Amino acid sequence: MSLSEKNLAFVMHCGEMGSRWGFNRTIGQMCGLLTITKEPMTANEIADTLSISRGNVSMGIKELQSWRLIKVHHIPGDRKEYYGPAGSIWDMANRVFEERKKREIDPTLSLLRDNILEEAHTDDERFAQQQMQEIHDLLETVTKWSAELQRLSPEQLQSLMKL
Amino acid sequence: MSLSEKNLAFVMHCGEMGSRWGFNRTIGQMCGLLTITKEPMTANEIADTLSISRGNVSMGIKELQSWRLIKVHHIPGDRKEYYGPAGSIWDMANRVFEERKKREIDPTLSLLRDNILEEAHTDDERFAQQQMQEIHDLLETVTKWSAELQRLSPEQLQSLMKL
DNA sequence: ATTTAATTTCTGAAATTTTTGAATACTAAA
DNA sequence: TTTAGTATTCAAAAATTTCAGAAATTAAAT
Repeated sequence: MSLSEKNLAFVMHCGEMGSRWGFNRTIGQMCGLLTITKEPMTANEIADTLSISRGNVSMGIKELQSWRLIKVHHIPGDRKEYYGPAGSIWDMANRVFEERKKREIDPTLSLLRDNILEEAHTDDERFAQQQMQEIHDLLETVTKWSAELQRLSPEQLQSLMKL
Repeated sequence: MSLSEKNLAFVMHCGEMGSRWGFNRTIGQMCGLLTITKEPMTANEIADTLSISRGNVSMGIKELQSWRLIKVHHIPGDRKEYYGPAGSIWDMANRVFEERKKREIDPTLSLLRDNILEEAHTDDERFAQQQMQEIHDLLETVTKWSAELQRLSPEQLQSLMKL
């Protein structure tokens, strides 16, 4: 229910980084908190620990679920829901990565594809189209690479690294 | 000075994606615009083309320079500054990647390092520390990998991919 | 030195995002 | 059914971010 100084520091850091990682402060804090807490927590415990409103926690949970970063646990005879991380650190990092790709890359890739299909009429359009083609190719390569790396375990990754 | 419909669509898209890519709408638009425009542009041209204030452009330029995404050109006998992309698409993608790593990963890595060095006193702290260790190791691996990949050219990347 | 052209900084207004807390909905047990 | 415990929604408030335009600054030209 209350965090040690060090753990609090970590959770607050997650909050500060939250927006950079693709969510907001509260959600960053929640994610950090659930990750370093051994036992799953109830929404009220989360709200108390972080001193935020119950409603905010509810929205944060929904968001973290849409990222597939947390999962619900139930305790027999207790109708509260308990939330904990959805998998290993590696799993969670992959989820964040995947979700961000979906938001940050896929829409651009699709716009670029459409644009490249059309015929360029002016000189300006021809130059622009070349650039877009390059961006497109780069994003495709990166996309394929990351999909490939995600398939591997961290250990395999470590060893492959030695090449 | 004025964009074709298709090029405008691309630039506006860059604006919409801007905040997801780490900057804001205006800066996203500016970056997209300069990338698909053959000739370097003056700040006033940028402002006119995007219908934004001159002051805003000035701030955007500063920001894009801090990301090392644009560079200044000069034309003899003309005291205006002309702005264009700082390198190839690959270069620019690397810069964005690097800069984001600096903002999104490095601070966390440093916090984790500090935390891991200290002795854990309670059970909660011990569990938290284990998790932090895992996050730390993962981030380090990812960091090393991306540094490695940046060293390669896109072509080398393509061929290495076939493994 | 003064004028002129250009860039940068700054301030408050506008827009956007986040957060709260009260109202509402849901659900399992009595 | 009803009730009590719990979760969710949503409108309004608070906080934050973005932006235009004015003022300040810098630098070149005369």
